[in-house]
Amino acid sequence: MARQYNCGLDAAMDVIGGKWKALILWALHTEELRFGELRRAVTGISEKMLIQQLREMESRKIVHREVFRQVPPKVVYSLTPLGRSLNEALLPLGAWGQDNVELLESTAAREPAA
Amino acid sequence: MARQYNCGLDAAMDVIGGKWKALILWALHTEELRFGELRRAVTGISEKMLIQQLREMESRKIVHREVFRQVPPKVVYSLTPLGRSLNEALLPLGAWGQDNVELLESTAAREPAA
DNA sequence: CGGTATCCATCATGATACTG
DNA sequence: CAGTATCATGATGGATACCG
Repeated sequence: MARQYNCGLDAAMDVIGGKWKALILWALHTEELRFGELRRAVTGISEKMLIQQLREMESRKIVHREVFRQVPPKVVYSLTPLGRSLNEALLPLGAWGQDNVELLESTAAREPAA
Repeated sequence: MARQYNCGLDAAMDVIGGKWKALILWALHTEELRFGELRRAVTGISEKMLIQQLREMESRKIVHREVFRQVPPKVVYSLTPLGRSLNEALLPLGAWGQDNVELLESTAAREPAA
């Protein structure tokens, strides 16, 4: 089941790869959120993708899922300690992106929504 | 042509997203490499993907491409200052991956090559 | 050596509808 | 509210062959 990584960066990229995981991590980094709140926080994501990404992050021990058995149902997602450490490791990258956001937007390949 | 990013991390992930860019960046972070050297350095990549990724990184001003007009042809790739700053911003992430490589390998979803 | 071109398989993502 | 199920599609990655 396991796979081998070429280096730590390879492993880390596997964990936060894809369009959504970094955004979900960021949304959860200050506060825990319910499913619906998370959906609104991560603009543009579908329910299916949100669930899918959350399940993957849960299996990686990045995200903790807690169910409150009540009516209406309530499920709260939060970062695990590992998730928080990942978020901290991503801070310099986020800062780099912000520092260069203009250049990056001007050299981006595709335009998703006009 | 441009696109808007939700946050700096979003922008950064767009730059190093995909399976290969982080590995290429890492391969170039110590020394400039010729096309063939790079191909051997990034294990498993095809010529097509390598070229494709390099072109994208070139257009993002992450990688510099220098052609030596001679026989046999020689093309050398190196990091730009922006590329080096990106690499530094990725160091904590790489360290995080290394710190947790065992957990990450054991919770990885797929196994690419047995 | 350092590419290009073409075709193809797969996977990630998305739209929509339905459920406990 | 918090999901699941199904189907469709487009991007991503890979194999192979050819070119200057």
